[in-house]
Amino acid sequence: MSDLLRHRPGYALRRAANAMMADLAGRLALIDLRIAEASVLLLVADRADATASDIGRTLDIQRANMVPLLTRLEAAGLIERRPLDGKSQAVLLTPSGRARRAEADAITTAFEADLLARIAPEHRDHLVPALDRLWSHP
Amino acid sequence: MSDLLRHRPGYALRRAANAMMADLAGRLALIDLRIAEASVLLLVADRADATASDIGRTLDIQRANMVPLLTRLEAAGLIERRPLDGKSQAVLLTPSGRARRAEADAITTAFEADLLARIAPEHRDHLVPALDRLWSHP
DNA sequence: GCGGATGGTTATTGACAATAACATTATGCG
DNA sequence: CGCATAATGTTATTGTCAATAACCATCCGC
Repeated sequence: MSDLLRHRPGYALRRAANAMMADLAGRLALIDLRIAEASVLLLVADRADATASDIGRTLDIQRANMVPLLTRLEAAGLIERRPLDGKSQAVLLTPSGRARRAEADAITTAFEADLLARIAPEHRDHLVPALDRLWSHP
Repeated sequence: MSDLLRHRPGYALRRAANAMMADLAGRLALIDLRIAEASVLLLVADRADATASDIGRTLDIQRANMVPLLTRLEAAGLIERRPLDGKSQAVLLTPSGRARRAEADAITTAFEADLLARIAPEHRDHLVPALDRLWSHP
């Protein structure tokens, strides 16, 4: 019955992303992080001078949606906002944020290993390159 | 800056699904359908005796969430609910629903062609099989 | 016949994303 | 330098999809 949709790449992509996100969300909930929050933590570690807008641009999160996200991370004591000038502000990890980031990194790394393990070896290496083309420059 | 996340299959999957759904939603909006609604229409055509619960199980949509979905389709005159017994109800396409389904089919088919066209030929055939394993039997 | 499973329904909640509008500040061009 | 323009952060609201809990009526198997 579901064969009609199963072979459709759009549908398969939607279902796969959905299942994946539910799994990952469950794992990240153990350290009280949502997926979007974890992605910010993972990204921020790199650059100490990244502004909220920078991060949003990289993660494709609208400026407006960054606000509650960063507010929540700040309230949890994981990040700190430091004004760069009168307009922009840098997002910095607190020590507690660095620790949480390490946990998130471990969780996501294990998660992605599990994810790849489910894919047949002959398909495995093609997944990321294929997906990349679907969002890199729409 | 984004290289940290770009090679992560989970992140790539999320971003790709997101971009894909935004594109598809835009195309389906032209015929006043949302993605979930279109998937129901496409599925229902096959079986005239499919109940709401059946459809939900196949599409992995909770019973509770099927209600407003079907209500909206019914209000738009695209489907009809016919009681099978005192408990279950079959979901049937109206003539108008069949026409809309054909439009949705054309749109999604063209969409998926465009989607696959963006993927390098050597990766193309691996996408659906890889995705399939991520949701078929979690 | 009866108890447990199933179908439909209501209501509520959560996560992520999009849009519009606004005030403030930075920037670059003339 | 001054000023139009762009960029930043923010508030508020909306939409889509999904999950949960609770409820009642009905079907089904023993």
